[in-house]
Amino acid sequence: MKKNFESTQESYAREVLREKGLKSTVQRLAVVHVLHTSRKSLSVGEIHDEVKKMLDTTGLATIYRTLEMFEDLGLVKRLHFPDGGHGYAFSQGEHVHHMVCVDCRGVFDFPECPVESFDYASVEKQGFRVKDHSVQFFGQCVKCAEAA
Amino acid sequence: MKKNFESTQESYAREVLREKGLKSTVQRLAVVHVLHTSRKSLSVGEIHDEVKKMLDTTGLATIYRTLEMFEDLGLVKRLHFPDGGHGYAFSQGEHVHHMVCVDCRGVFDFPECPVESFDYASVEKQGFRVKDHSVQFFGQCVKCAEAA
DNA sequence: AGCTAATTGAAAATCATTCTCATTTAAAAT
DNA sequence: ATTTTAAATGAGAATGATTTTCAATTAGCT
Repeated sequence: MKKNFESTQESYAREVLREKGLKSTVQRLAVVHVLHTSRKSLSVGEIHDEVKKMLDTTGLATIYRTLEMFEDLGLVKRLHFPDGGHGYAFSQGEHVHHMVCVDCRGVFDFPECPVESFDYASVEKQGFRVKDHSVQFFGQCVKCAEAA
Repeated sequence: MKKNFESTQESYAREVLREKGLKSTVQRLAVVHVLHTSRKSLSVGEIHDEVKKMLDTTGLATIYRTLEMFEDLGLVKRLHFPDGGHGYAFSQGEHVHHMVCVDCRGVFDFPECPVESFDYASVEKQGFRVKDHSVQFFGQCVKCAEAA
């Protein structure tokens, strides 16, 4: 993993880790690399397989530990699919919503937060205080639409 | 489970099942009853425990089978929590969004679809065709806000 | 009431995730 | 550059969640 060039995503992850006093291990940077370059949602097993191509002794537990940590740090987003499965995608910054292609599981950033400007007045009148939300879009990317 | 009165939710479920040629078993109606009366999101184990209070020999596999089927039928919604866990809530009709209290896991219907009127033009220009979405709100219900 | 396909319960099998602990490593200090 | 030290890792065991299997039961027809 000694590299002369790092992607901005890897540098960003390194920075986030450093700020929290966490170590930038080769395994962690490999997870960032795999998730970012794949540009689609990957299962834990798929991430493990890809990381092992670069670091063949990487244990599955490390992948789990890394993903959990990355999710807390906002580096990664866990996505849930209509079929009940789930996967992980790289996500720079906390509040980004994603579009997922139901065919290839490709992940695309949604350009804005569609709930941002929503008026919660009628909701809060009922006594519920909204503090956060999770939004995901499903559909087809160009490639899969053409292939179909 | 022979009852003289059925809730509207149970009658509704019975109807949905009949339309699909599926049987309205006591176990299935018990799941509807438990989910509807609890008014909060329950884990598979919690549902199993509650159903067993009415039908003590009910197997866990039946709960799993019922929930999967109910989700396909739109009778039940699987909710995902920020902590990674998930639970099920009764949901009459397909397109309802929910608010979940992060303290008591109480579930409340969101009064409208906040994404309904969203203009997807800029998104579709990028080539992604949005076909569905999943929206969940998190926050605190009145009771938990007062207790805090 | 009897028939039949659908459903169930119980246990085993499988799959996913977390834990343990001895060893390794990143990064700070020298 | 070397040493130090807490954090992180790998391997496998343990746990937990979900699915499968199959013989027995039951809902919904005639």
